[in-house]
Amino acid sequence: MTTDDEPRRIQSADRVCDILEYLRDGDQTTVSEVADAVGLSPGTAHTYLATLESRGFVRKRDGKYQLGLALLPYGEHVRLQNNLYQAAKAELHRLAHDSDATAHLMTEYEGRLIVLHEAFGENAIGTEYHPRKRERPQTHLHCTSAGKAILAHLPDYRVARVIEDQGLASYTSSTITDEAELVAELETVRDRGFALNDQEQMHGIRAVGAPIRYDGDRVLGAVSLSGAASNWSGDRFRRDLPEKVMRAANAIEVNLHSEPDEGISPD
Amino acid sequence: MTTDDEPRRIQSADRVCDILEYLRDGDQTTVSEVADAVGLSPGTAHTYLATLESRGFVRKRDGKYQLGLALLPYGEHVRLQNNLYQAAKAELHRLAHDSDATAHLMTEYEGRLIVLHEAFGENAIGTEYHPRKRERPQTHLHCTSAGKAILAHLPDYRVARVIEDQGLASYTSSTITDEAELVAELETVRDRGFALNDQEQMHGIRAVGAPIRYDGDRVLGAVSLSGAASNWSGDRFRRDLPEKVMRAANAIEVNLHSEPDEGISPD
DNA sequence: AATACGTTTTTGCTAATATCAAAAGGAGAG
DNA sequence: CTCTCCTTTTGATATTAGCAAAAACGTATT
Repeated sequence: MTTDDEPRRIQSADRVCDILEYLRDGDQTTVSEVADAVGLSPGTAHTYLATLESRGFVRKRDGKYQLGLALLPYGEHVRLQNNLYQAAKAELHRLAHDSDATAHLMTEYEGRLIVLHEAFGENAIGTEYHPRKRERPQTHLHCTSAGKAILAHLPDYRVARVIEDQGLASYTSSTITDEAELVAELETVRDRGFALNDQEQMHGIRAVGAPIRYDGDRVLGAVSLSGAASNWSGDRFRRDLPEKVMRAANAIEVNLHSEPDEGISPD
Repeated sequence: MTTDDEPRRIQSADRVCDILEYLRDGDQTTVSEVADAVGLSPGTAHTYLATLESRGFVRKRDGKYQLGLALLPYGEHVRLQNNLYQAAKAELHRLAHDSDATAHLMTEYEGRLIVLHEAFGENAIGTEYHPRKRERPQTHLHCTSAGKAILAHLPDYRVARVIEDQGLASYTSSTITDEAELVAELETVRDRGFALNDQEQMHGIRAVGAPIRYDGDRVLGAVSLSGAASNWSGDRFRRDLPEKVMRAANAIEVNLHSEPDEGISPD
């Protein structure tokens, strides 16, 4: 035992996190898969899973383990206590209806996108892109309009770190996978005030995103509007919708300032 | 140490759950509050919180601890993998629009209601009842239309257990707090196929709920529609909306059967 | 059917670690 | 500036998480 500098941790708490994380990313796993994913003996992994199951954090459905329903209220609680969500909720709804598309409120966390809220325009449902395929809820920033809008307003060193940590994975043939190209794109986004995503994350889907800033300084997140590429002709995609999205983002910024509540958001 | 019959547990995993649960129910707590809520020394509690914070499960905002953003994706994952959600999503949206009210998809878990999804009609926003007051996301069954719809189709012994475990807390002056009265009400609900909630959970809010059943047997959850009491006149509240809600519930039941996926939902 | 294999689950034992007390460090009040 | 209260760190120890191996299941395989 050399010098023990790092603050102390509860190893088992980390293990719990590891297990939940693993279940979140994969899904429908077995005891032994979990065991060697987190580096435990099957016996011990079993004890963890049994404990978590009895707490509802994990669910066992015919031999396989998956995340349990009890987690839902936690996510909901986080959402409700989030200022950005509170400030944006109504505006997002309005935006979705006004443009008859799908609107998302997103924020960045550890280099990934987290969806804070989702609103659908009247005829937008079905168009939306959770095609039953259960994608992981966290996406890369570089391939979405909201992500690019956020990146464009993050300080350079943070952008660099995101790229280093997360890489520039290719989702479709249009995804920007080159760092220089991305940096140039971010410049454009910053200048014109909104970001476009032309089937860069998913074929057939276009999106428009605008940043939500605080004090004209920190980016707290972004709003985006997405829909089927076929419905979004040139002008609508490049002019009308961006305008609507930016107006919504602006309205949210105003709301943020008028929130008497506590201080502002994360990180 | 006597005979150790119960299956083994990871005590620290339980502690993690205890802490998260405590943070979910209260909110904005301090180290020492957490410490004696879960029965640990402040020092140890601190180590737990520090670990969980570094994992994003918990967040420290000027000395106070609260649940962290990292939890959101877990809830989202659970929602996306839920069959009932998948089967109901589009229908809920349609219902909300069609009636221009707020629609909820709920399921029962451990005697409480869990919100699986929420959809707003075009003008329904603002009417909705998350009045920034951060209520805990889990509510009693007996005081909501969805809850009553579910209870009405649960076997008697389960209803009895829910009442015993959760009690019949009084939310407003109209809340049913008498067991016999509730049982009678459930009978009515079962007969006519839907449940009403006339300001029983919150003053000024009315709601209509219908159960979602599988095989005409198990209840998987319920759909409900809610809105301002002042907008919902007698006929609309007691006839038109119930009809819409029941139609939606039915459509969802049909979807559930046509899901090729895996088996069906939880306990 | 009977056997063999790959799991999961249980169990005994031990090393690792979660835990407490108490000290040290901060922050806010008087 | 000092006192007090809370958080954070630290040292020492009892508890428990962890492994290995055995037992119990389930499922192929012959």
